[in-house]
Amino acid sequence: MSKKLVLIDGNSIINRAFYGIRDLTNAAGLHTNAIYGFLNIMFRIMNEEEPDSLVIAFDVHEPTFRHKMYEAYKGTRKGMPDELREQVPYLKKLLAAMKITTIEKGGYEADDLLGTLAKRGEAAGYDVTLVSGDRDLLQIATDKILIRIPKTKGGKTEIEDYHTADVIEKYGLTPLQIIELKGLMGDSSDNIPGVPKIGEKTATELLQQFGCIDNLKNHIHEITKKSVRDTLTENFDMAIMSRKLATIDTNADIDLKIEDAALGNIYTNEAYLIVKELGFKNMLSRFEGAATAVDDSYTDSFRIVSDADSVQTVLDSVSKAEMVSFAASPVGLAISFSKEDTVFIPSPSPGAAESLCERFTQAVTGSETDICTFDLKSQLNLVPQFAACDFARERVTDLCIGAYLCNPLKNDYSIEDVANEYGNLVIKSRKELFGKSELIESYMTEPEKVAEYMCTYAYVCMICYRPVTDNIESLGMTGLFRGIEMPLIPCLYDMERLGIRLLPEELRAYGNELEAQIRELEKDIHTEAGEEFNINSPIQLGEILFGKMGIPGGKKTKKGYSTAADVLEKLAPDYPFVRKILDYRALAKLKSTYTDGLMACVASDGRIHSTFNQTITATGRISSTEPNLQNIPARMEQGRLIRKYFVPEDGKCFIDGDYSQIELRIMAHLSKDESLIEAFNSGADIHAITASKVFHTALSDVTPQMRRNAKAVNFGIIYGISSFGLSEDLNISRKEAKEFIEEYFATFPKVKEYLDGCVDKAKREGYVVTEFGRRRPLPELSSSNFMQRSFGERVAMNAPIQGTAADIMKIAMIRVKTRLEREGLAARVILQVHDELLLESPIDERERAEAILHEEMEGAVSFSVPMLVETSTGSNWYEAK
DNA sequence: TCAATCACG
DNA sequence: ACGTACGTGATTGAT
Repeated sequence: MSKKLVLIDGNSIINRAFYGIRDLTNAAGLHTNAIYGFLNIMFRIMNEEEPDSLVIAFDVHEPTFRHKMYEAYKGTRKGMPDELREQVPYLKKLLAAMKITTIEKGGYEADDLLGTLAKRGEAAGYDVTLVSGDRDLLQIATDKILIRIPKTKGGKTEIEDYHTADVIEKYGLTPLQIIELKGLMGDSSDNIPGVPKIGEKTATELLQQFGCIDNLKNHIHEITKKSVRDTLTENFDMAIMSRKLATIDTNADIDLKIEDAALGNIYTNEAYLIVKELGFKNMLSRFEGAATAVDDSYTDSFRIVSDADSVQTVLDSVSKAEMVSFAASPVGLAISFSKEDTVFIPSPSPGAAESLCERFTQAVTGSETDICTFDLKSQLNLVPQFAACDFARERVTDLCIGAYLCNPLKNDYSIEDVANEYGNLVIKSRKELFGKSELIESYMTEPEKVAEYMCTYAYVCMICYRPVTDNIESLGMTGLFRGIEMPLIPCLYDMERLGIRLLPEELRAYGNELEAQIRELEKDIHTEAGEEFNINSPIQLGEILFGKMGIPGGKKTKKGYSTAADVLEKLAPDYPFVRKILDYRALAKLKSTYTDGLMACVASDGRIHSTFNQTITATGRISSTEPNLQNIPARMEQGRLIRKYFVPEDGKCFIDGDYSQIELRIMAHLSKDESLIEAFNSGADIHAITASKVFHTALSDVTPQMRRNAKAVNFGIIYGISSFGLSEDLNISRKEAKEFIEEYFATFPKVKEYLDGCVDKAKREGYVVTEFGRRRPLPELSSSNFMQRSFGERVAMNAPIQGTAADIMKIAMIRVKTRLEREGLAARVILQVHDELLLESPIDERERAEAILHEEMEGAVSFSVPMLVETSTGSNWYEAK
């Protein structure tokens, strides 16, 4: 069987992909849709063709013979949109990482390179497949050269295939006559002029009759139609030139040998990392496991030390070192002293690393040694003395959190990514070392791999310590990093460790009540619908509501009608059935997520230990997972009851502290708007004051409706106001919404100045910062896409406000923890919900703890408006709010 | 694995 | 003319 050569027209396919696929961006804000589409097509072709050799050709930005011939050539195609242009280097980088041959050469277009290689391949006995979006390539088709033209429509790609016979069938012309066709017709997309007034149909007929343009000239008198004859006679030179422009040069001067383009293993580790960075999750599986061995010479400096004397020597040198990095786990401790010296000390027995880590801690705390590690929180159980906020602040660097601060937009901050980005290192992934098994299991079977794994962590910390800290410094975030993020780690660690007590039996009883109500509603709904269907399926529900029952006004989603609450809420007054759906949904949500979901999370100590993540949000907030304790129902009474089952330990109570209107207060401070500052200093209800000022009404005459409107405007301002958003929220016309906004800005003129200033600054500098220097990059702002750019503008307005609130709350958490400990109270912060802290405190310390919570939260910053905090206490979370 | 939905600030 | 509020996470059904 002959070998297969596949050739891909890189520029043409990436263009097709760009325009055929909806916009995508990765975590770093890079547009990725064209790369994604290209890879999809490439993988499909590779699956179908199983090529022995593969070459991808690109155009170079340099004039070709066509430009020299004809000045206007491709004049219109020079402008690739920025969103596409920026993707090309990443695609090339990825192809290089996959060791796929690419070719580009000054003076030639991709077409010429492809044509030349195709002919050479054919001559060498290959079956050739040429993939392009450009029909010009059809001229190359033969029985051995297959031209494949992918067409992407709405995410689906169909490929048209052409051998010689297929070209004849579809166009009525031979492949070579396709060039003649272009000569007569021109090609508007390539800016090639043709003969005026000759369309595809006429041109095809002429060529079928006369074969080629030259022969046409000899037989021009045989053309019956006068208009055609005249235009041809007049523009004959044009046809000849256009034909020349459209002719692919199959004798390009290329060195590449087809054998050298033989396809190897494309699923390399490097490629894996790039695909991961691009954010193509569904493509990652192709690369996993198949990844080839990386250059692991970095492991040469790793050594294992286990005899008592040598361990002591290592620990002694820790206290003498200026800086060390470490990685601690139940199986042992890795310490790196320099990039040439990284040691692993196994635990005396697996799972018993405490004593070893204790000795390490002693060596560190009794010295001046600086420490770098990766994800300190996950190791604090082994080095508990590092959990003093001051120690974390002054001596420790958490590389993971450092990388997050440098760019908070990434999806994750794995050691592999950080090593790659800051150390220019490709390291073996955990999966590559020991698949999915647990560290401690692998230690039994493959201790040397676990040692390498642990050493790698310490080593990467050593390598990346300076690059990351230097970057933080140059971005002006050292104060934020040392003063806020590092000391916050022990706060989060404590919250996770302490957890919160839940009464599972009582919650179960509530769940059963909900269950009964759900069953009843379900029965009613099915009866009224006249059939049984899955109410939880938006597709089925939409079909019932807007199809079968003929309820009007279904706005479309991708799959059909939207059944979202805001849509149904508008219908509910007219259709009791819709109300039942909404009730059903509310109950089902409570049952699945909060009743059943939370019960499943209760640990053996009767408490829920959520994970608080410090490296997730773009704004600097923390997030909570497994379970999420930051979205426990509060707004509706039915859901709020869930909070009754969150209780303190016996003899203790809850104390809740809540920042009042923190974001609006921050905006008042940042904007320096006198009216808004004065409004807050007057101490009255801010939404009511806003209403009174905006609607020119005495405060006592503000109606609930006016207050509601003002409240919505206040929210809108913080989110980066738009009249559309406000009109949706308030169910009013855009015009009215616009008037509200204008009136608001007239009342608080400096707020408008401030928000505009945020956008301006962001456009100039590409990022925004909080009051404490936290940066958020805004790649969207340079987008040519209106929607993306608008989004960037709203983010530019919101991020400094939301981010500053996050900073303040973090400061408060550190202050509250420090003060409680210093004053010897047993009360502890157990939850944070963005603007709220929940303390669990012995009942007999309640007043002192409450005072401390109040003072430390309010005193976290001194802004030009007070950061008012409201505290309350209770014997469960419901009461303490 | 993704889209739709809905819980929170 | 475009088609939206800012920031999260869990569950569900459909693919």
